Amino acid sequence: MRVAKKMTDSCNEQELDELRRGPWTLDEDNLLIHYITCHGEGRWNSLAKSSGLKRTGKSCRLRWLNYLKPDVKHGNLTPQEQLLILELHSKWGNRWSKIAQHLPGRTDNEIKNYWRTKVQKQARHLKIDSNSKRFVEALRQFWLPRLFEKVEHTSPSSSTSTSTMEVDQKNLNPQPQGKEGMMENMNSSSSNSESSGFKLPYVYETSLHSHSYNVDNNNFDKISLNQPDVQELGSSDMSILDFQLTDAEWISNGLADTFWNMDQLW
DNA sequence: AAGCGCCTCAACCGCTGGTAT
DNA sequence: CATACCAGCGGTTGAGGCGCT
Repeated sequence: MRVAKKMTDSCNEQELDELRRGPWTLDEDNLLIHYITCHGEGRWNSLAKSSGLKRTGKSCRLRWLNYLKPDVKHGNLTPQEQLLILELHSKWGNRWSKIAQHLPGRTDNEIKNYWRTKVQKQARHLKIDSNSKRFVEALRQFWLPRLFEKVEHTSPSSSTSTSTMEVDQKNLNPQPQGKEGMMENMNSSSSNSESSGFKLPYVYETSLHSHSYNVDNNNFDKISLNQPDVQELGSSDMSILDFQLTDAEWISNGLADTFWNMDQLW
């Protein structure tokens, strides 16, 4: 185990030499869990000292929040979660903690890793910048349709029945107004996800319910035609939904068949 | 079996903003 | 107001796992 030599925390040299780094042991985990169970989380620096762990407060906090905390989910992201990440990233960029707030049990670190290892990997395959309009268009054309398809197949509440969708859509009314309204809806969707199945972000949900969605024909453009819903977002931020089809030709030009292997993504 | 390269993800680092003194 | 301290954030790293040769 390496020993920390450089720290920004306020520790003297002797403390620095005693601090542990690297992977946590089972004993350390148990100690941290036991301490937090007794005393609660927070005040990480004093926690680190009082608990007897030879770790920095930062390290304790990270270990707890990203791994040990009981409500942290482990395992692969579901298609629903991936869909939400793509949408939220298109709105907020690399605001990982903000995105994580809308995925219960998922950490900013996990989402960040997902983006870097899965999404940016696809961007590299396509030889385009993952922050570019082109890549967002590629997502819209090829990735999201397949995610929608996965969501339809995996969601327990999903149904191809039009009547079911109409009922669900009625339940969404009155529609939230503006960006804040949308985010409230997304918050409630996220909080409901564990008990009653995942709900799509407001804009996707209404879009899907408004049009018969045809994955095979890459008919995802119908969603962007649902302008009133999109405008209700009231956001000046760039969104996946903002793009029109005019940029799609380059993707159709053989690239998708070659590179867009969705099976690698989950 | 060994060596190599790639990928994943837990953990670290530097920085920033908020708060207390 | 200035300073110190702390929590949290986003970027980066590197150990370990895995597949391929």
